[in-house]
Amino acid sequence: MSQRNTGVTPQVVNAHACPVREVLDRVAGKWSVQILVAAAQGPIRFTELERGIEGISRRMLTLTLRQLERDGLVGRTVHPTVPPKVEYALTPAADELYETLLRLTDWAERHRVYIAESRAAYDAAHDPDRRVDA
Amino acid sequence: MSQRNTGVTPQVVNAHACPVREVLDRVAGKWSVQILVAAAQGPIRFTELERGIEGISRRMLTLTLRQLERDGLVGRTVHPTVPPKVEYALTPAADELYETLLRLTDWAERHRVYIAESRAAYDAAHDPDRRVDA
DNA sequence: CTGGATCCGAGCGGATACTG
DNA sequence: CAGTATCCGCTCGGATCCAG
Repeated sequence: MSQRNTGVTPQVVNAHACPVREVLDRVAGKWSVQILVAAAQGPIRFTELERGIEGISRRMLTLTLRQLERDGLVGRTVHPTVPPKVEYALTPAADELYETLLRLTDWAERHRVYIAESRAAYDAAHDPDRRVDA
Repeated sequence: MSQRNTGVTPQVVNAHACPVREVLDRVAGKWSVQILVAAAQGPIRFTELERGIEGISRRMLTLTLRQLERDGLVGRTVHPTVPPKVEYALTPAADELYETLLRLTDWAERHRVYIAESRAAYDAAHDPDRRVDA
C-alpha cells in the first residue's frame, strides 16, 4: 500500500470483538465527542463547527467528521450553492449515543472534585517534591 | 526535568475544563476500561489482570493502574506476605462509572450491525477499488 | 466555503531486561 | 509475585499549502 497514513482511523484494529473497545475506539478520538455535542443542537455547518469547537484544526475536523459519517453517526448534506454549504447532523443512532454520553459527563461532574482531591493526595504522597506547600 | 516521558498520563493537558474531555481523557486510554471491567467483578490481583486482559503488557498494566489509582478509581491493597500479593478493587466512584460504561457498551451492541453496514456502505461508495465483489 | 495532501513533531503503547 | 527502566516504532494530531 503506497497509501501512507492519512491520520486517524483505527480500522483494522485487533478484531478483539470486545464491545467496550468497539464503542470507545469510535469515541475516544480527541474531537469526536465534542463534534457530536456541537451537532446535537441541530444541523450545523462546517465553519460553525470549526469556530465553535475552539482549538480544533481544519484537518482534524474533516477527518473526524469523515469517521463519524462512515460509522453512520452523522449525516452530511451538501447544498449545491455557491459558495458551497454543507451541513452535518446526528443520525438517530448518534442521538442515542449522545444521551449515553450525557450520563458520562454527568458522572464526571459529580466526581470532579473527588478526582481532583484524589490526584492531589496521590501526588503529595508519591512526589513530595512538588508539594505546593501552601 | 531529566524525567523523560514514562508513558501514559496526560496530566497538564489544556485545562479546557470541558467536562466531556475530562471523563474521556480518563477513560480513553487503550486499557483503562478493560481494567475497570475486570476489577468490577471484585478485588483482583496484578497477575490475574495481566493474564485476564490478554494482550496488555506489564508496562501498560502498571501505568494504567497507577493512573486509575491516582484518580481515585481503584484502590490498591498490599498484603505484606512473601511472595507479595497486591489486590486492586474499584472504588465507589468507579463503580458508578462502570454502571455508566455499561450503558455505552449496551449502545455499542445495539448498533454494532448498523455501524458495520454503514462502514461497508461508506467504503463501497468512497473506495470502490476495495469492493470485495462477492 | 469545504475540503484534500503532505510534512513533521509529540505522545502512546509494546518488547525486553532488571529488581525487591 | 509485582513492579520499574529503557529503547523504539507507530499513530495521532497540528501547520501549511493546494483545490473545487
